[in-house]
Amino acid sequence: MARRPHSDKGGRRGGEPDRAGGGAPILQHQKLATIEDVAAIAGVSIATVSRAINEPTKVADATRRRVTEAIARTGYTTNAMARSLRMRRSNMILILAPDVGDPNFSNILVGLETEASKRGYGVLIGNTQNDATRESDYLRFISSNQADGLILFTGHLPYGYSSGEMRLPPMVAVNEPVLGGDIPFVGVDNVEGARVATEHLISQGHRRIAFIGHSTAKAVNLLREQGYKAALSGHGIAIDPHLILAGDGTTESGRAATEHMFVRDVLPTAFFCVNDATALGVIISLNARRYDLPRQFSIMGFDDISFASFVTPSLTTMKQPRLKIGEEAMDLLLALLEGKPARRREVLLRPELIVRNSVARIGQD
Amino acid sequence: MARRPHSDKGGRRGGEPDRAGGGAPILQHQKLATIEDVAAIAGVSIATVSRAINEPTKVADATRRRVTEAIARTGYTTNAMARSLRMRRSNMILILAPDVGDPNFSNILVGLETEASKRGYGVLIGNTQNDATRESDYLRFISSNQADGLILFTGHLPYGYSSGEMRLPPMVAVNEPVLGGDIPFVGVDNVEGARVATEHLISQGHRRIAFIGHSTAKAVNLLREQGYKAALSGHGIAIDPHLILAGDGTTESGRAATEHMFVRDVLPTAFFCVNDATALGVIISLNARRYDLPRQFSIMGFDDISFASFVTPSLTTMKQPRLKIGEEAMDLLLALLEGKPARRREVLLRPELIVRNSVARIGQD
DNA sequence: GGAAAAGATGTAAAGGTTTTCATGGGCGAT
DNA sequence: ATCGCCCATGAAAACCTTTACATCTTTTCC
Repeated sequence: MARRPHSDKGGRRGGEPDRAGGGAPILQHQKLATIEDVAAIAGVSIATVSRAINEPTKVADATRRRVTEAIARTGYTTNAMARSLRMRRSNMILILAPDVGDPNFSNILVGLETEASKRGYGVLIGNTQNDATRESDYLRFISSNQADGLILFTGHLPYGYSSGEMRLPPMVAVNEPVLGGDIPFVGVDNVEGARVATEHLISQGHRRIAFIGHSTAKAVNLLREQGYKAALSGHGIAIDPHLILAGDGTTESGRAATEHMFVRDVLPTAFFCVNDATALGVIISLNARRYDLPRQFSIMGFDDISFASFVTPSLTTMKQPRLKIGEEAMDLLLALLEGKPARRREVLLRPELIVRNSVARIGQD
Repeated sequence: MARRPHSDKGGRRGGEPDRAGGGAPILQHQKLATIEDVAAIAGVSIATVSRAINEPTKVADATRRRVTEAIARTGYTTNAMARSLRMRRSNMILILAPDVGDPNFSNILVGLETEASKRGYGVLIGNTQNDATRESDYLRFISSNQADGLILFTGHLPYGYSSGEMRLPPMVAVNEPVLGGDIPFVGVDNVEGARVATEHLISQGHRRIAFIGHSTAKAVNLLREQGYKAALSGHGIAIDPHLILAGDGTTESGRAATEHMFVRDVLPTAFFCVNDATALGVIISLNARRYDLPRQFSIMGFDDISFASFVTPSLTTMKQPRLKIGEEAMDLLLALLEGKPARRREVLLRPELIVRNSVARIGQD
């Protein structure tokens, strides 16, 4: 036994190149055990070892035991590179996000990572900062087989893929749907959420409800505005264009919109903001003007990001099931990778109304 | 030309295994161009193509042009798997974090990712949730060559590496130093930061300053307490053990410690909290007791996490240069990987004092 | 002009898997 | 006893690079 079939011609071993001057990366190797070492110890061929690992039923019990023991003795772990090369798949998922610091990002990421890890996949993250160069740069991970699939936080196809033209890799959009193209999307039901949010304000007696965050560029804003309007219409409340203010979803935009309202002197009794960041801007602006919140104005957010409960007044908002979104998205992507036809183009999860202190019943004045 | 050396015996092509029943993953391949295709078109050997890509100076100008053109025509990208297999390095860094949702995490991550990407590395993230199984699970990325180095947010060696025993892969600790073992650490200068913070309180006239967050288990807590004591001693203020309260750095621990103080009825004029989360707990507790902050009590945090400016009163705190920490840490790790001896065991960056509204000069009563 | 050095390219050997196809033994059915 | 089948295993190809070494051509130097 211990036949070790090691093509020993040449016999140059343990003499790493090590060119002196070049400053070339030198990684000290501890000569990991390979499948050959295991095979030699177990007294079988490498094919059998491979089978013992990957399709245990296909090898006889006695042999399998010998292999298992040999693996334990050598501390062998499969070389993922060799495996990926041969299998033409890396079991890696690339996550492309415009801003890793975004409060919505991290919790979705937890969901994504958890599900991926559970299914034996790793996640690679790419922070694009909405920079076209960086986006297309990251595509090398896909084209070089380093990642099998893509999760998109960006709301658009990565620069370099012009929808129709090339064959797209398997991908799923999250957080923000991809306009045009039919990329599967997992996220919150924005229309329904906005409707529920607006109805909550209506249920508290509000009729003059502003929408802060009108934008034709962002799908999320569009959908939430749609839900807002649906709720108003559903209750026979006319839609007042003066109460719909533009905003790109930043805190600053919320502040600016509020100031603008005071300049024009058309005031609502409640603000429904396209997201919590915007709501924060509104609150800052109103606090600065020394209004007593929520007695004089009610504010409603959307997202339930971490600071929502720390602002004064603490923010009533719609909570996104972020963990769930991440898990569902990864599940969908993995299903796609495994050749199962996408069950659904779109998975919409219901947000949850979180009642805190920024909304009050009207007429408490 | 166009010799295409394609071992054409067997001639089975385009007939992927595709075993019907197995539900085996089926990835539709678009048969990416390989270095051979490029070589054939350019009319050179694959070795020359490889050289043209990796060591352009080593190939004649004319040839290089032909190769470049052939690459453009085929859309060739080098297969990262094959490359990694051959080079025994993946140009990937594994980031191990106990909690991806941690407010300190995301901004450091941005720094890490930016620097890595700039140097041609990718980052892989592993969320361990302090679970030993998950930790050791992630080590397969290292042992299978899927990642070349490790960034540790966990404050301890991953379960499975018992310091002395095995050879450790190149790694750098961040956010929290690794006790024992001499893992290079990049982070904020906790002692100095705590000293500056405490001195700020002293400069505002405070003498009875509590420290919330005593713990012997966490390095960060230990160091910050040390800085706190140094500042007091430096100003000839006696250290009162009654004013040092235990806490693990959670909001709840801050709340509990404060309540405890009122029960024992030993009160400070200012609270220096081990971190912002703790400070938030203190603020919540004091607000609930209807104290007027910061007139009656001053509160100082540490970290400057995102909500710090949104609490009422907005939190005076020490800001961690998170982006910088990430960049420095990655830079250090990459240097390690490239064989340069670690310049320093420890890179300590100075936190910055951010003055907001939670600290007031004493005696305004 | 000739030898030696330098430069450009090609050949072939790893690198560590998975998987097809072939081989051989055991065994049930005829 | 013979045939055929299944099961367990092995040999070898394929996955796609990088790179040491060999070969051939060109330049340089005396």
